[in-house]
Amino acid sequence: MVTPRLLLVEDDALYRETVAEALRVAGHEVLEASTAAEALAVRGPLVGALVDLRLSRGSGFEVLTQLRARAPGAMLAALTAHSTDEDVFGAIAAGADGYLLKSDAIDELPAHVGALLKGLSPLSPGIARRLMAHFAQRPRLPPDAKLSAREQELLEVLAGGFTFQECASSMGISVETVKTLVKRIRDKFHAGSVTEAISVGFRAGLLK
Amino acid sequence: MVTPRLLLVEDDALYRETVAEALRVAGHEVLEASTAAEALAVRGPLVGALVDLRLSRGSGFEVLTQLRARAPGAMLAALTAHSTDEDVFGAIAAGADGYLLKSDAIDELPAHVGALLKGLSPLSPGIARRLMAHFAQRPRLPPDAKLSAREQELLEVLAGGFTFQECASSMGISVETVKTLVKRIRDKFHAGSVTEAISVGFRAGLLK
DNA sequence: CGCGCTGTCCCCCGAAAGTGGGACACGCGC
DNA sequence: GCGCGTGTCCCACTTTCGGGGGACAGCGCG
Repeated sequence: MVTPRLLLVEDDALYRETVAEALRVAGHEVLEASTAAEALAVRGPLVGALVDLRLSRGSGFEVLTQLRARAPGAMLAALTAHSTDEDVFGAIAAGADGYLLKSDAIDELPAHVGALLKGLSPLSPGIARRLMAHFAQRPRLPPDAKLSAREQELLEVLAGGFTFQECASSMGISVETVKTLVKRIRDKFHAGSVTEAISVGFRAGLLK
Repeated sequence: MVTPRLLLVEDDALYRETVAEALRVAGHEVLEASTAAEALAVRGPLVGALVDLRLSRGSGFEVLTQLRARAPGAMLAALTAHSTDEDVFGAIAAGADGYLLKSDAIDELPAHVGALLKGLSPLSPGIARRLMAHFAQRPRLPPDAKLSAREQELLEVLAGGFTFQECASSMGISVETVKTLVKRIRDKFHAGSVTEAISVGFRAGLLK
């Protein structure tokens, strides 16, 4: 049978050993790496990985990206002492499924890892709050800003940077119609230009 | 002393009673409401609230919004059977600090509520994943897209929908300079227009 | 059954944006 | 010390956008 292997990438030897021990006690087979190069030299199947983002040798983000590419099914989590926006969002962008802080008690780790391997997304306290804040801060949408289907469609095309003429062609209508629709969108958004309308669209979550 | 009161807003009487009982066993003082009106009629201090989003009478979103406004310090969580994007992001926008699913075991609820009242953001399994996905899907930024300070500044002004002339005035430079900067931004973003550059900016996280 | 919203198309005109050059000075790194 | 990126400014020209109108048909809702 295939043993479910878990990769632990952490440059601090003491902390790494502590974590590895805790995970082994919980029944996981743990591979250890202390540098990005070591982590990427690991062969064979992995079910998951815990990656320190700030390695003294190499980048944890790079490790995440590589692991995500070569093992799409593996569950990856960042395990780090920092929770700056750059770290958190960078890790997510690099493919992390979870984000754990070293400030968490070691004895909570196995539970988090268990959740991770079950396909969930364990987040340390505070990280969830961070993520939510990024959504909560943006609800500055005009209340009367309900676009019709056609308007929404045009807005999306416009966001691609196309001229009115190009939009008209791709939507199979005339430039004049595009102008009318744009005018209505701008009115609804209280925007003075397409550019501003696009901004409002993004901030309102209508574009992504 | 002030008793920490917790508000439970849920229209299903059976489920509400079950949850209320579990929370009372865990030591909380629970107030119950089955409609939005009842919820908003509650007077006195609240330390937190669990709100069903889809009430047969009234809107849970409205309840969240109102509670958030009148009790900024209270910790609010959605407690619902659904996890559509609209529900999740709507609840967050309405001020929810956590998002719990009814599909969770009842006996996990007290722990989640405990976390909520500690100022954390409890999320049911899957919800965290949902939030992260919305960040992970967007890292389609051109690698060579590092804007200089001046370019970044201009991009932000442009996102406000201002004309080149207006940007020039507010930045204290000439229109020609604005044009040059815009040209460079568009080059870096491989964008054919300001509109597209704004889109790239948002998608790359440079604008928000 | 009319009113409002939507989707479509049309015209004119001035202002703004985009194109494609060129120019010079500053600072930072190799 | 030379290059490269940056920040600043300039010109001429074409295309597109924005503002102001108007028009008409379909459709849902009260």
